[in-house]
Amino acid sequence: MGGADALKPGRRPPLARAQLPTDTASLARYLIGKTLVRKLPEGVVSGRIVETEAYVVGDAAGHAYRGMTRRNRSLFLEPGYAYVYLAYGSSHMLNVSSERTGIGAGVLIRALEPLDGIPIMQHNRGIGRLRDLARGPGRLTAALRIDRRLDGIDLCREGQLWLSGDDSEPGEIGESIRIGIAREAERLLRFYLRDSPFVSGPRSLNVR
DNA sequence: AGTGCGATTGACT
DNA sequence: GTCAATCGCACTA
Repeated sequence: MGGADALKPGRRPPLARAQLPTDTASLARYLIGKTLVRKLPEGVVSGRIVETEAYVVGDAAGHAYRGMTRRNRSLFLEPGYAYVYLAYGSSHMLNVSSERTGIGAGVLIRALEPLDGIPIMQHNRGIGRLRDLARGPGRLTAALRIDRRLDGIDLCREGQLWLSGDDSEPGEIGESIRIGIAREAERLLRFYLRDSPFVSGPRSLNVR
């Protein structure tokens, strides 16, 4: 076993902000295969990003569409900051800010393949089944214990929550319409790892 | 100060 | 497949 070494956060260095695509849809695609890392008192929890959605500039479905508010201000930061909000009173959603400072847009992280700290995730979620631990935007934030307190933090810096990974080929990336939105519904702005069982959404969406 | 509503989930027919 | 819980926040006044 890797023992303690496997839990060393140093093994998951943060992405450099300069390597993040500024364009929202490009960032959503780029983040597939990267790793989301969370440091908790019990240890490090991480997962491979297998599904994202882009909420682009001028997008009527995006939270920034009507301008900056107290809730969405993190979307207007430079690329690589966390925008966390509560949906339906119980599910936290994690987004990565995109576009240059002052432009409100971001990428929703929708599903993870669990990597490190699986027992911690199982405890946080109250379930054991690996496939369901982080399959869905509200489930992954529960598994990694992410809430509004992490809104606005820098995901390109090793701290409580950050992005890691390299430029290795993640596998075939599919695209589809986004899940659970009414406006701009026809746009293909959801990206997912084609053959991953850890992707959410109905099978009918995961064909392209 | 009051109102309406989700970028979802889990329970249930 | 259907359906309601749940609450912070944006919006109206």
